[in-house]
Amino acid sequence: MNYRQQFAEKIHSHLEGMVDVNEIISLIEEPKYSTHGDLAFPCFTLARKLKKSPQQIAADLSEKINAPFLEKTVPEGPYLNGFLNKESVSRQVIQQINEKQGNYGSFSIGNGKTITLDFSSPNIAKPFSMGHLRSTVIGNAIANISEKCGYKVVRINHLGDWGTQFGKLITAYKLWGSEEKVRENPIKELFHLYVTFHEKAEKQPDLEDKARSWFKQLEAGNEEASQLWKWFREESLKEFAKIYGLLDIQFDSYDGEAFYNDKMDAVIQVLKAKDLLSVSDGAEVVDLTDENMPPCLIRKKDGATLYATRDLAAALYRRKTYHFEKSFYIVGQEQHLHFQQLFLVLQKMGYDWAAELKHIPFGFILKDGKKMSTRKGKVVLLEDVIKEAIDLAYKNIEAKNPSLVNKQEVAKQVGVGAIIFHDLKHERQNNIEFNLDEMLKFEGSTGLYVQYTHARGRSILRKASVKDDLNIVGLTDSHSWTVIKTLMDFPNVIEKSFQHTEPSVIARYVLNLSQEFNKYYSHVKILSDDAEQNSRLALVNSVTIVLKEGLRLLGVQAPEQL
RNA sequence: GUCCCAGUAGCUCAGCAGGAUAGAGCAACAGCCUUCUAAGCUGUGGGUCGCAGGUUCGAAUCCUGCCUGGGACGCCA
Repeated sequence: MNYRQQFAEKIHSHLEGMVDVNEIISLIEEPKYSTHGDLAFPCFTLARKLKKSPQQIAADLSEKINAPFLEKTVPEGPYLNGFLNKESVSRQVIQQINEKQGNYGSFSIGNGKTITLDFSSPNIAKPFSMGHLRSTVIGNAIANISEKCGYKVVRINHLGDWGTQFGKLITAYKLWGSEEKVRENPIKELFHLYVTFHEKAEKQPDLEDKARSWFKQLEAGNEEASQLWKWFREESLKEFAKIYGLLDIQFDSYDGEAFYNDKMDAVIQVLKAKDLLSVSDGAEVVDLTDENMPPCLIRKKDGATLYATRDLAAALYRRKTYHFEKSFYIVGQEQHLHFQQLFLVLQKMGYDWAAELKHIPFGFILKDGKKMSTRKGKVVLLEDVIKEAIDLAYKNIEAKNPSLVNKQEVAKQVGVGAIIFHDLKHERQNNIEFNLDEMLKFEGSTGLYVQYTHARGRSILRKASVKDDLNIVGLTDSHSWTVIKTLMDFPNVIEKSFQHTEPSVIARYVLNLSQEFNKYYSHVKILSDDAEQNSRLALVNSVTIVLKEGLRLLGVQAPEQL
C-alpha cells in the first residue's frame, strides 16, 4: 500500500536506470495543494543528468506512466503530479484498517529487541511538581511508541532516593522537625523542611557541612540516618503512587539511586584499573579535556559519591540485566552536559554499547519566563492541577451533557487527558510557560477535541448497528478523500515519531485527523440508506480506530461517550 | 567567556533529511443546530519567517556571523 514507492518505481522504470530508485523516493513529496494531486515528483535534479528541461522531463514521464493505482499523471511545469485512483485506494485503506484494528500502524523494526527508558524519576521528599510531569508523560509516550515499533521496553523509574538532599533533610528534621507533623502530612512537611534548610543555609553556611556529614553517615549505614531515610522514602512513594494512578502509568522497575549504593565500588575499581581517575582539588574525576569537556566528578573530596557515579553503575547494571539494544534517558535539557560526560566516560571505559545510550531532553515549564525552582519552595503541585482539571471537566459535562452515565469516570479521562495532551502537543524541546487556563481549555487544539471527535464517531456507529460482512466500495468525494489520505499516513507518522523520539508528531496528527473528520462529518450525511453507507460507516470506524490508537500511544484515553 | 535549546500572524504553536501560492488553534468580526453529539462547522481580516551574508535552478528550512530570550558550565540531581 506504499504508493509513494510504487510511484517512484514507475518513474524509475522510465529513466533507463539513470537515477537510483531510493533517490527518486526521497524526492517525491505530497503537494501542498490538493489540486496538484496526491504525489508530486519535482524534475529539477534530473535536468542536468538527462540534459532536458525539467518541464520537458515532467511532460515525457507523464505520457509514459500509467498504473492501476494511478488515475492520471499531469505535468505541471517542472513537476510531475500523480493522482491516485480514489476508488481502489480508499477501498484498500478502509479495508486494511478495519482488519488490523489497533494493530494498524504497528511495525516490527524493533524486532523484539529491548529498550530501557529512564523517566519520571521524581525526588523523594519533594513534591511531584509540574516539572516531573514532562519527563513522566513524554517517557511514557515514547515507551508506548517504541512498543508499537516492535521493541520490548523496560520502564524504569530511577527514583531520586539518594544524595546530599537526604543529608539536608535529616539535618533539617533533627533541628526543626517533629514526628507528628511529618506523620500528618508527609510530603508537605518534608518539603517545608527542605525549603527551610535552604533559607537558613544562606545565612548559616555551616548547615551545609552538617548536611554533608549526615549524608556521609547515611552512606556508612548509620542506624538513625537509615531509619529516617527509609521512613521518608516510604511516605513519598505512597504519594507518588496516587499520581501514577491518576495518570494511569506503570513502571517495570523502581530501582532508584539508592539501589546502586553497593554497585558503585565496582565502577570505581574499573575506572581505577583503566587508569581513568585523577585527583583534582581533592576530588576524584575523569578528565575529559581531550573531548573538550569539563571533567566528570566521580567522588567528592569527603569521599561521598555523586550522581555521575550512580548513573555509571546504573548503565552497567541495566546492560547486564536487560541486555538493552538502546537505552533512553528522558531527562530535562539542563542535564545535557551531564549525559554527554556520562556517555563519554562509558566509551573511555571501553563499552561500545555506550553509543546506543541516548539523552532525550525536553524544555522547562516556566513561570513568568523563568525556570521554577524547587529549592525556594515556589512550586506548583501536579496533583492539585490534575484535580482542578478533573473538576472543570466535570462541570463542563454537567453543562453540556448532564444525562451522561459515568460522569465521574469520563471527567477523569478528560481532565487528565487535557493535561497530558497539552504537554505532548508541543515539541519536547520547547519551553512551556505554565498557564493553567491554557492547560484546561476544552476547545480548539486540545485533547478533548480529539476525544470529542472519537466519541462522535462512536456514537454514529452505535446507532448504525454495523453489519459484520461489510461490503465496501471506494469513496471518492473530496471530504472522504482528505480523511482517507490522512488515515493512510498513520504508519509514517508512527515511524517518524519514533525516529525523532517526538510524541508531538502523533499529537498533531490526531488533531489533524480530527479536524478533517469533523469537516467530513458536517458535510457528509453518514447515516443515509444508500449503496455507500456501509463504506461510510467503515470509514468512520477507521477514524475512531486510529484516533483511539493515537491517543493510547500518548497515554490519553478515548471515552465512548462525552 | 565556552557550550546547548529557541526566535514564523496580536497570543500559543506547526511547517526545517531545501521545492509550487508560508499553515493551524486562540483572540476579533460575520454566519450555521426541525437531520448522525454546536466541546462542532463555514467565512473575513491579520506575516520584513530575529538580522546580515553565503551555498543552490530554488532557502522559513542547509552553512557562517551577529542580536534577543532561556538554560548548562566541579564537589546538587
